[in-house]
Amino acid sequence: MRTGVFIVDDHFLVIEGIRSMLSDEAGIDLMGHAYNAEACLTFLQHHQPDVILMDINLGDMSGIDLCRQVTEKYPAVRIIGLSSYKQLSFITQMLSSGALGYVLKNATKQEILSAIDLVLQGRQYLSLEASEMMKNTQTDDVPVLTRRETEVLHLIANGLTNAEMAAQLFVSPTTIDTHRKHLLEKFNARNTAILIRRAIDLRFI
Amino acid sequence: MRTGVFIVDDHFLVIEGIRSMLSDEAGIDLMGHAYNAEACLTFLQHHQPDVILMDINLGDMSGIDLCRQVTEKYPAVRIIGLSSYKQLSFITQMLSSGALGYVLKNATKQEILSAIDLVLQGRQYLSLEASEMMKNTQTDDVPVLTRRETEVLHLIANGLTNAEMAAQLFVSPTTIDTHRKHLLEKFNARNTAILIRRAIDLRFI
DNA sequence: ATCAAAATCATGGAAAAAGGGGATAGCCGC
DNA sequence: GCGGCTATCCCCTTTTTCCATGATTTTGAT
Repeated sequence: MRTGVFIVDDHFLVIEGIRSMLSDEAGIDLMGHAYNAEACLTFLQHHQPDVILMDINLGDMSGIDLCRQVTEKYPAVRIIGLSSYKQLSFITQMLSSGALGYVLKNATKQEILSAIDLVLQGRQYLSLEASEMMKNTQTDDVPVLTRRETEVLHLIANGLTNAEMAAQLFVSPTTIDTHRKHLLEKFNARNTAILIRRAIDLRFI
Repeated sequence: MRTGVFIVDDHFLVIEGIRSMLSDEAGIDLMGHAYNAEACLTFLQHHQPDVILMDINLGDMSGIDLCRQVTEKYPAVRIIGLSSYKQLSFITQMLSSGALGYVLKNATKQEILSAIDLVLQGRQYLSLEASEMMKNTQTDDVPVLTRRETEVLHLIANGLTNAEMAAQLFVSPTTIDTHRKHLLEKFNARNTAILIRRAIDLRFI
């Protein structure tokens, strides 16, 4: 029984790289690939891969959202997150969205095969750097934002004032003020400058 | 005469992707690859590729620095920047460091072949998204800061208020205010949020 | 030595953000 | 059905930033 593998990545080169790496593997059946979340969901309506290698940065939807949707609809599918970033927030978000593995794009062929092997057994696989990250960083220094807070954060980063954001989101300026206060608290920032800096550091922006 | 191509990228998958894409091209001779800047420079001591496909985000050195060094020592080599990011600052810095081309990692095989073809003729190749960026953002040139302005910029990014900066630099708060005003002008920013963002984008921070 | 740029300081006012309180309604999980 | 989280809204005060306009001294390069 060969393992059905599906790839989701918006980078043609990465798809090509994985294909060439796995195409001559006896136990692997490359079922296909998708360049975006939508194509992935369409594929899953008629096919059932065992493992999905999924990029975190997709064009139309974040890999994190896609991951959540897929694991809800198709719990049997094992997902391995694929990313260039060893940012803790990405790793934790991907895992909490149902991914079983996380490998970086500088992974070797052997590492990817190991990851596929492990998640097939229902076990977790984290790349060395990823698990280092999990150990060395206490989870509470990457804030968890709500949908609205993320939205406001991006508007702040785009230079909008509270009044402008309020107009754009059709809410009261005092509401924006509250979201902003919460952002400062969550990022442990005393002003906008350091808020933006930390947010960029942690790849929220 | 086949075109000698060398690849520099710290992602194994991308190397593998390019190799598999170009390996069966008649006109292309894949001379090898490097995972970091140092290995690239070592290779160039004994070999002379026609084209280097170079990632911007390397482990040991930024692709921008590597690009500058290579074009200085080996002006005959044509460099094509390779990146996941279509950020203007990356594109302009890569081009001003001597790269002739810039393609994104979601490029198709045909696009990469075209890019190689064009830079071989000494002509520039920019991916569609990259040239869109260049068109749409003409005002966004890199500002020139004075010593003091750079200093103040970093203090702002560290979350200090004007009063605190004044105390630290032993000057009047109004002086800081002036520096800050100049920073906003030079970065074409209307507030601190976007100032910090642009400053990080342009690698001042 | 001269000219330009940089760094310094100021006044006064407008706008925005930060900090401290609260309050209400909806939703979800246990 | 209760507690917790989210999102919404309001008050008030203080701090900080932004804007306009002007000036003096220091420094650097030709």
